[in-house]
Formats: sequence, structure tokens, C-alpha cells
Amino acid sequence: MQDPSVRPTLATVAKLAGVSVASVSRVLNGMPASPEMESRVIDAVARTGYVPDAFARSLRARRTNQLALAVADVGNPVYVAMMRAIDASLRTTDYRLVLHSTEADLGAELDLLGTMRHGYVDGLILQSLRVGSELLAEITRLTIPTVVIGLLPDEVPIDNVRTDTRQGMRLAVEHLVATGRRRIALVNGPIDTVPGVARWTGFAEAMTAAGLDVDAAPVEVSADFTHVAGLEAVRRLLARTAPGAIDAIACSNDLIAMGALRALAEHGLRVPDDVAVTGMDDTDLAAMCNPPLSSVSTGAAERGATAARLLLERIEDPELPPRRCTVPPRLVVRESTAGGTSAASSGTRRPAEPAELMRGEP
Amino acid sequence: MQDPSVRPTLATVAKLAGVSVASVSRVLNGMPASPEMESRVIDAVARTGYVPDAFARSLRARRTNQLALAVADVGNPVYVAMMRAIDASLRTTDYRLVLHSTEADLGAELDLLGTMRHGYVDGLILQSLRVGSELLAEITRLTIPTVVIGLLPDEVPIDNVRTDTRQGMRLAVEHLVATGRRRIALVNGPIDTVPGVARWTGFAEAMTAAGLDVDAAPVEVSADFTHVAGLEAVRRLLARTAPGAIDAIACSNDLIAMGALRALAEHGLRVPDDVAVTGMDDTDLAAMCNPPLSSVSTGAAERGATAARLLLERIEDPELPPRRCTVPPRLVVRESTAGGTSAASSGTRRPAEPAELMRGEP
DNA sequence: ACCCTGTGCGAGAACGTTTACAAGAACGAT
DNA sequence: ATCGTTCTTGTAAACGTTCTCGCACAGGGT
Repeated sequence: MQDPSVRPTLATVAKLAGVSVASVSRVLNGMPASPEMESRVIDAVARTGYVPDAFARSLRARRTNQLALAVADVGNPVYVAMMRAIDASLRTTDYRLVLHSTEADLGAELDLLGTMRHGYVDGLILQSLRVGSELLAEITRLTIPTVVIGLLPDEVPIDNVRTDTRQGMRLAVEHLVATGRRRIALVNGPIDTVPGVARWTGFAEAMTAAGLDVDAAPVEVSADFTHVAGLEAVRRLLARTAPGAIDAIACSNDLIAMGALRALAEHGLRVPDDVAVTGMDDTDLAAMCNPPLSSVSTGAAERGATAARLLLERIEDPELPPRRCTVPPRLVVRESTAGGTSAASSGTRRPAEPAELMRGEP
Repeated sequence: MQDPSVRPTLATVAKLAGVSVASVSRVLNGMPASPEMESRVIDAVARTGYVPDAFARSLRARRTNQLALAVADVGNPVYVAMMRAIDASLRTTDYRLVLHSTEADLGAELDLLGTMRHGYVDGLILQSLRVGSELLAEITRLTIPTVVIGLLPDEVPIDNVRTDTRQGMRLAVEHLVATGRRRIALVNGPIDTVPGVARWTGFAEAMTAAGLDVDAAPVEVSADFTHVAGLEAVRRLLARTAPGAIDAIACSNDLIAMGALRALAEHGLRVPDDVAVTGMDDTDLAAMCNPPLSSVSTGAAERGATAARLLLERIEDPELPPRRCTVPPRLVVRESTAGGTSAASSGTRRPAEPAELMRGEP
């Protein structure tokens, strides 16, 4: 053991082992060496407590063994699920994942892309809510392999993993209609976001297809995709509409839906008896709500895993043509939409587990 | 503009500007230079699109401008709050925060501490559930400044930010007793964790102090501190106890409490009428639950901010004696414990906002 | 006119690795 | 014995910065 205040380097180890630094490096990197050499190096490494310096290695080898994941909001369980899936995909490789939360802020996102150019990481998975021209310009200027999770304009030559949330919202509304709801409200996220637009479109399409009047439908826009903003939005919605004017609320994601459940309880409205509620993303929160939340799965884990795969493939071969993967949405029905408006259910007090509950579950 | 496939270096810029690399470096680092020199360098940097290489810089300057935060579970909102606070504290500095989730796994934590020794970061904030001798040994071997969030043995000479969750659990139980509950159950997290032990101790103390029989109290241990595990634990608890045997459940954190709310609803039990529930951590989820969850705040944001401050101070001056900060717990009462057992409240259907609701809120 | 001090700048040496290259040893084939 | 061939090892040159020198020159005091 050496003085712990000064980190041992290859030279330290080499001197102790009586060999050259190159040989130490070779042994450590698993290149062929004589058994004699190996044992001397291994021994010296153990005695010095040597650990390679990440920066020197990266500088020389031109690879960092780090990948970055940027998500809009680490507080949203859907991104946690995504992160876990990516992390799992990376476990078999020797890449480390570093996580950045941009708080859905364009400035922070641009900032982040700026720091990417310092070469901190070998690749980037970017999940963004607001894919504007500014962001796209910055992404295409990036020299490192990048995969974007979320809807990207078709002509952009960047690997892209998406889910059809327009279709997802249609599934939700169709389900509400099928279970007898007619006075369906939409609580959307910000409409200057890609998901916000998609969900609005899907809602409008499904309503029209069901012969309902979209223009008359109550629509409220939440300040962001969090439960706090969702709660406030639904409070506004209930305040400005007549009692009984709404028998279902389709929410743009699970967090907003959770806020909706809270707001409805505040107003003394029963879910699903008085008002049905749907969420989206099918996060693990959905099953935990009171009542459990029907939600449209957007395949977060699958999207994460796919993004990781695409990124690794592109790092392997940068000449690959840009690829585009779509994960289909899937409706998961739970109690928050159980029964029709006239159903004489006793609500949340029954440990109800109708067969329907499991539909679409894995 | 140069060929974008080859990153410009200091040398590129220097050649274009007709000056030395040293001068470019000096200008870029804000050291004194003639106006003439400055403008030539600025211009050349702009024309080449030069961005400094993070690794070369770190290698030479022996600092990385990165700090690491390791938390047990990114899916737990309490850690998100902590992270946000740390992030905010770092915003005025030029440190970047890299986030690691250890999934409460000792192996992963040890792994992480191992990678720390590669010199990836200038400092570490570690939040761990299981602070055993193995982990402590590894931490003290670390050469970088480290702050631990969570209870550390007193003799360990490491900066430490803690909260007295034993006291916190006492607050919760005292509140339950004060509101008329007597048949109080504990749903704890794993007892081989530091928080698990603290909360058990606090529970036992408070029960004894209230003249209640701890040994007779139903105690269930959740597999971990997540809502899924909490739900299962409370299901077990309700399955093995007689109906009416429990009129309150003190939970070790908000996620477990959320699972408890769900399990109680499954069993047709009303909260708070039949059973009161308390959580801990006062995450933003607590106010969003149905009914809103009374919870003991453990000052996550404050702990995060304090940890960040301690870390920065130690980086500044490594010779500082080890410091220890304690954030007091604080009870936040919401509907899940409203009224006594005999209160004729109509439960969650009222938009109830008693004055008590706001007690302890900022 | 001289020396001293200060300032701006360039040359070049680190930082700790990886890796191209070459030198030498061992070995079988001629 | 000689000549490739292969295998092992050491030497030294990168990688892109920062930073210590020392040089040249300007300015002010004597």
C-alpha cells in the first residue's frame, strides 16, 4: 500500500512489478501476456490499489463508456420506467447511464445538448416534449449518436422511437363511449407540446367518429403534465361546468388523471359512478390510485429498451440509415371506468375485480 | 467552419487565429490578455465551432466539474424532491449533477462506490438505506469528498445530513392517539434498513408512552419502500387480523401508505372513518391521494440543499472537521387522519378543508 | 542611457492512458 | 547453422488540455 493521498498510476504499478507501463495496460485490458507477467501485474495492482483514471483513458481511447438519458421530468413515473428499461439493457454492456432531467424546459434542453458537445458521453437518448425547429437544429448538429424518444417529423434523419398517442387517446375515448359515457371532457397537457397536440387530435377524431360534438366538449389545458397542474385544471373544469355536465374525463397522462381523481373527490363526485376517468402511460401509479385508474399504456419500458438497442447499434455502426420504431398503445381497463353511468355499483368499497380488469394486462 | 466530422481542438483555433495554444486557453479561461488577442481568439473559436474537450481538461486540471448523487430509488418522489433541491443549489456553481439509482441494492451501491474511484466526479452525495460495515469501509476508502444523507454511526468521520425519523414516527403515532385511535398497526419497510429500524423504534416508544401494548400491536414488514410492496404488506395485514381490530395504520413512508389506502379500499374499509392512515416523507403524492394523506415531512428538499452545501464546502476546504446536520421532522395533517373513530364525517365525499388541514404547511 | 519591474505571449512540459512500432527471444522448418 | 515466423515485451508517441517557465518588450524611475 502506498500513501493513499496520491493515487497510484500505471507507472506506480509498473515500477513495483518491474515491468513497463505498456505491459500493465495490456494485462489490464486482457491482451495476451505470459502467465508470469500476468501474475506480477495482478499482484502489483492489488498491492497499490490501483484504479485506472477514467479521464486519461477516455482521452486516449476516444470513448467514454457513458451514455446520457435526458427526460422531461424525473418526477414522472413513466420516465422512471423508461430509465429502468434502458438501464437493464445496458447492464450487459459496460456503459454507464447518466441521467439528466430537463424539467420540460427548452432552455435546459438546449443547454444540455450544448454540454453534450464537450464529449462527455458516447451517445444520447433524448426524450423531449417540445420538438421545435430550434431543438432539431441543435440535435442535428450533434456529432454523437442520438436516439429521440417521441414524435419526430418524418424528414428528420435521426433514430426515433415513438408511440401513437393519438391512437392511444382514441382507444380511451372509444372505451368511454362503449361503456355508455357521452358527456366526455378532455384534460390535456400544454398544447404547444408534441404529445399535447397528438392527444387533442385523437380526442377530436374519436369524438367525431362516435357522433359526438367535439366543439361542445369541455376541454381544459393543464399547465404541465404533473398531478398538481392536473388537479388545478380539473378544479377549473368543474368550476366552470354545470353539475352533471360531465360523465367522463379523458386525461392526457396518469399524473393529470391522478389530479382529476383528487379534484372529483373534492367536489363530492364518485368515480366511476358519477364520472369515469382515464389516464395515459399506464404507470405503476395507475393501479395504486383510488379507484384504480384505467389507462392507455404507451409501452414506456418497451420504448426505453428499443431506444437503448437502437443507440447501441448506431454506436456500433454509425453508417446505419436512420430508423423509426413505433410501439402501439394498449388500453388497460381498471375500476375508474367500470360499469356504465347507470350501473348500480357500490363503487370503490367493493374489492371488485371484474374479468375486464385484466384485459390487456401482460 | 471546418469539416464537422473532426472536432476542432485548441490547436485548430490557435492556427486559425495565428496565436499559440496557450493564448487561446488563456482567453477561454478568462485570464488577462490584450483586447487584440481576445478578439482574434473569440473570432476563431466562433469560426471553428470549437468546444473544449471535457476529458483533456479534466485530466490536466484534476477536476471534473461533476458531482454524483446516488439514491436508493429514483421512483420515490422523496428522492426526486431531494434531487431537485440539490440541482437548484448547484445551479449557481458550474457543477453538473449526475444521478445514479442503486435500487436499494447493496451490490449496486458498492459497485457505484467502486466506479467513483475512477475519478469520474469531484464529490458524492450518497443516500443509502443499508449502511453496514461493508459500505462504511468502502466509503471511508473513498478519496473524494462525500456527504451521506441518512443516519450514520456517530463515530464515522464523514459529513452527514440526517433527519430523526424515530421522532417522526413518534409524531405520527402521537397524532393518531390524540385523534382517538387505539388499535394502531405499523407497516414498516425492511427491518434490515436504517430507516426501518428507526421507525420501528419510534413506533414502539410512542406506543409505550401512550400506554398502549406494543407487543400486541399488529406489525407488518413490507418487502421494500415501494407502493407495490406496501399494498401487498397491508393485504397480508388485513388478511391475518380480525375485522375492526385495526383503527389506524402508521406507514413507514408515503409510498407504502399509498399502497395501504389501496388495500383498505379493496377491503371496503373507509379512510379515515374506519381506519386512519399516516405516511412519511410528505412527498407531493401525499396531497394527491384519495383521501389526502397525513404525513410526516422529513424535509427532503432541505436535506438535499444542506447536503449540497456541505459538499461544496468540503470541496472548497477538505480539512474541515466532519459535520453533522439534522433536519427535524414535521407532521402535516390531512384528511386520512381527520376526525376520531366515532366522527360522523361523510368521508372523502365532502370537499372537506378543516382548518387543521393546513397545520404545519409552509 | 541604464536598470528594474511588469506585462503579454509562446514554447513546451506535464496529466495518465492506449497503442503503433520495433526489438528481441523462442521455435520450427529448411 | 540459417532464416523466417510468432510471441512477448519495452519504447515512445500520441490524445487535448492547463500551466510553469522564460523571453521580449514597454514603461518609469534614477
